[in-house]
Amino acid sequence: MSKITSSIQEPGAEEKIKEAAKKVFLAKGYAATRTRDIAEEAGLNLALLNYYFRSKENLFHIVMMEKLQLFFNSMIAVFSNKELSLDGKIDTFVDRYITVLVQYPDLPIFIMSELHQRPQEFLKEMKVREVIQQSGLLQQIQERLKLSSGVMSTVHPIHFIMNITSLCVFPFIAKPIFQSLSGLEKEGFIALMEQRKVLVPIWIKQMLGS
Amino acid sequence: MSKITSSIQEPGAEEKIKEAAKKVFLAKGYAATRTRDIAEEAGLNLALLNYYFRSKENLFHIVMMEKLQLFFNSMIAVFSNKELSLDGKIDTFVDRYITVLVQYPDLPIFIMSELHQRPQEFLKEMKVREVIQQSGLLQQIQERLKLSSGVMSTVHPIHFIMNITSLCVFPFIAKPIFQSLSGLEKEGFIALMEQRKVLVPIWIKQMLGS
DNA sequence: GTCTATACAAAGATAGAC
DNA sequence: GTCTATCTTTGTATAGAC
Repeated sequence: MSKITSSIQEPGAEEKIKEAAKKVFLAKGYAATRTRDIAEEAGLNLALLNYYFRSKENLFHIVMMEKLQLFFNSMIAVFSNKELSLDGKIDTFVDRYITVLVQYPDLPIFIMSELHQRPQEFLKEMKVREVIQQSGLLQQIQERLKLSSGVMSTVHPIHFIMNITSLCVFPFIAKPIFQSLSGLEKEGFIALMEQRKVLVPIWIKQMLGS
Repeated sequence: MSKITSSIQEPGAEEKIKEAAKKVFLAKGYAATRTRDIAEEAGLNLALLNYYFRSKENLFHIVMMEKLQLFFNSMIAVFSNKELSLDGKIDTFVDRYITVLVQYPDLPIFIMSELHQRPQEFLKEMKVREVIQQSGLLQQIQERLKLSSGVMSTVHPIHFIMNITSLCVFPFIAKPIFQSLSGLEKEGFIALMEQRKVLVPIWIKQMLGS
């Protein structure tokens, strides 16, 4: 607390680097980003990157994980909400998920490449498994499936987690293909995704056999 | 034709490099692969890589596109087969697609990162749009949708292309998450994917409102 | 803590001899 | 076409001034 020299608190070097890193990494991707670019963007010297963060990879990791944690927490809150019925969870999850993806369409690519390069660290840090287990979601799905007649009653509930996430995320991952395929511009694509906010829950409930 | 020195034709340097590149890239991924590794694997000098291919990136591009072209051609053949009904296309496509993915689980990651880094070149080379347009698939979907009562009758057919591909591919893209989440080993995951060969067509047909 | 300057190693790209 | 030697870029590290 010995640095207050004006009423407007300017961020310190560490924070400046993180902000610059976020900007440059998201704009150019990991490989095309040079540590010298980040230093320049932050208006600071290259040596500072090494002083605060040990390496480019570590800086990337820290910065991205912060963004991802926010994202995952919000999704997990839906699944863990004991007030919500299964249908309520499906509706809320799909709506929130697609809303975030429309806003940050490149997020899935980043998540997937992180996940692919460092699966074990990623999973440990995100606590994916523990949180889903405790949420009761899998039990809710299983109960619903038991009510349904036919083949679905014996199917592993994980299939439905796959289905919800697949139908929400994959269109963004393969966006260039689908855009080219449909001949739609950016706005048209977003309109399709908005439609999916209502379509995906309908389809998922059908799949569950209700 | 001046180089035939034995009855068994040994591949030339260019082909040796391509083979070595395929092997090393697929084993270690793009970033972790050093051009020196490829040269060594090919039993040739580093300078040759640059003589035949201009850069590491270009070599990667050429080698992967060859693999992908084979893959896409096989998928497109299903959609363009005039003998097949819509249901037949769905069944065949899903079965073939998942079979290939079980065999090459890292393929989607490669495709997606290529697509993300060079969308326009990728699409031009793959001719995705032209082939789908000519296949008559979109028309078949639209006809089916017209028969269905309710909301779906007015929905864009592209949603169903998204749905089929999403339900097949995304589980492989996010495999580490789903494996951790379910506590399944490699064999268990493959078993789930085998189940999806029959489940996904059922779900897709439900979605189409039949 | 922050900065300048500099050094070093790894890896991709290239020049030039044969 | 193929090789050896070399150059260049870039991530990383450190010494030393303020």
